[in-house]
Amino acid sequence: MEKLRTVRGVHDLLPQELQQHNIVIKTGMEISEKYSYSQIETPIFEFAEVFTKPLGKSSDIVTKENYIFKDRSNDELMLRPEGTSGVVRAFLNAGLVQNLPQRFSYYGPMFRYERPQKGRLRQFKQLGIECLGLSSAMADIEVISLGHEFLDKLKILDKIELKINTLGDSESRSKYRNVLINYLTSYQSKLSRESLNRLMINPLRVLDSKNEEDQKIVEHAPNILDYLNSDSKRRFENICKGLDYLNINYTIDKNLVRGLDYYCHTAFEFTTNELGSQGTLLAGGRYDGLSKILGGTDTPGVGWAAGVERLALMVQSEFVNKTDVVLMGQSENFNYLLLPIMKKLVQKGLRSEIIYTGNFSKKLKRANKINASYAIILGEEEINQNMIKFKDLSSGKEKLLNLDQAIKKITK
RNA sequence: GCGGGUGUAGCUCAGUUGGUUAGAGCGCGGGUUUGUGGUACCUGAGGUCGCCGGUUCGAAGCCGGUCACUCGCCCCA
Repeated sequence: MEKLRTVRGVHDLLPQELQQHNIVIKTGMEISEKYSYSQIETPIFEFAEVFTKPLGKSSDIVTKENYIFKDRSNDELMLRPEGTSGVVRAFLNAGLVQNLPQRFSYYGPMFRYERPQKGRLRQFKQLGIECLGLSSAMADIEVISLGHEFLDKLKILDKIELKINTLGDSESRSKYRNVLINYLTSYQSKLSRESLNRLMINPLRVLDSKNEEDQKIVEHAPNILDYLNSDSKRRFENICKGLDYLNINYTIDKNLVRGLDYYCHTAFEFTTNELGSQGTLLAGGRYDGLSKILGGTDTPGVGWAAGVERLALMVQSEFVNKTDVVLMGQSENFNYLLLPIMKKLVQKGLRSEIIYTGNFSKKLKRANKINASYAIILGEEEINQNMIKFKDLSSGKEKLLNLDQAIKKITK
């Protein structure tokens, strides 16, 4: 180690920033709990297969953004790049397929070896929910509604747009895929290099290319909505209907796609244009194929994940770091007498700090700096009268009181 | 992984066409004040100018490399 620093794309969270994160997390976990989603926690690393199998060997996350390593038993492990696979794995392990549906919420660090940017780190936190065992469109609506409510509670909904789309079932999707490949192939000479590459590996992804030329071509591309079979089509209509019932605004974005094979039907994203190219705040969809890929019983699922750092950047909140009471003695000898007083204040739920050092002037300066509301002062005068001096630091007024009277004043 | 921008004190930033001991404001320490803070005044500490190399008599400033952050691409939360 040449210098004392964190590794690239991995940051310390000092109290002020952490508090922002915790507001996001607390809000998300509380609202999830109200929607009957129970918190689950899975390991931050797993056998690499848990992630590589579902994500597919060709996905960027697996090929170039992974943290795969071998441990001392020569097991191939991977720091988790996303939450869903681990949650579904845990669900299958615990045999919860016997008791459906299951609703889970989680939050924690994820790891991707990406080029860092604002709102895009190599270690970052996601908060997510998963609803397992319901294939009904109602589950999709519920999940979107929960996400919407979460963003509403954070008071950032006015800066956010909800886009939804459907990928249909596998029948519809493969039909569409063929049509799309034919269409795109006829424009082969005009497509960007990336899109040509995608055309081979994952043609649906060409649809959300940001290249201007590509977009012109994509604009007139066949629309997946025209290739849905009647079940898939009705399903999507039901979801839109549900969102209308909830008065949730959305736009249908026919080019919103998911690259991975286990995704089907609903895909949605809550995005903002306030964070540059890191605008996706909360995104999810239906993943009916996932549990089977992991080797478990075929179980439908739908869920989303939100980026905690990105949401924290959006949330306006004041850093609250206010001490209720400071305690100070006339000299250091009085510090011992302050200990039991502090203990009592803390038991009453008050945030307290004893200022141990410095002369009186210094102690008050410290009290001022940490933005304390009240001071309890103890010296010879006070001891002689078996009282404490109680000072209101905002008004500067002080009074001789006994401790219970002072506590009453602070807590009122 | 690709392309652009930035990097000077804890923070925000000055620093002329390369020229002695690199500055300001805020913040921090000490004092005016041995039981009274916020204000004011006085005073002090703190920099291998991101790092390494090159050009030059001489580099914070020029050149190359590297690291980090940042913007776009890619990907995604």
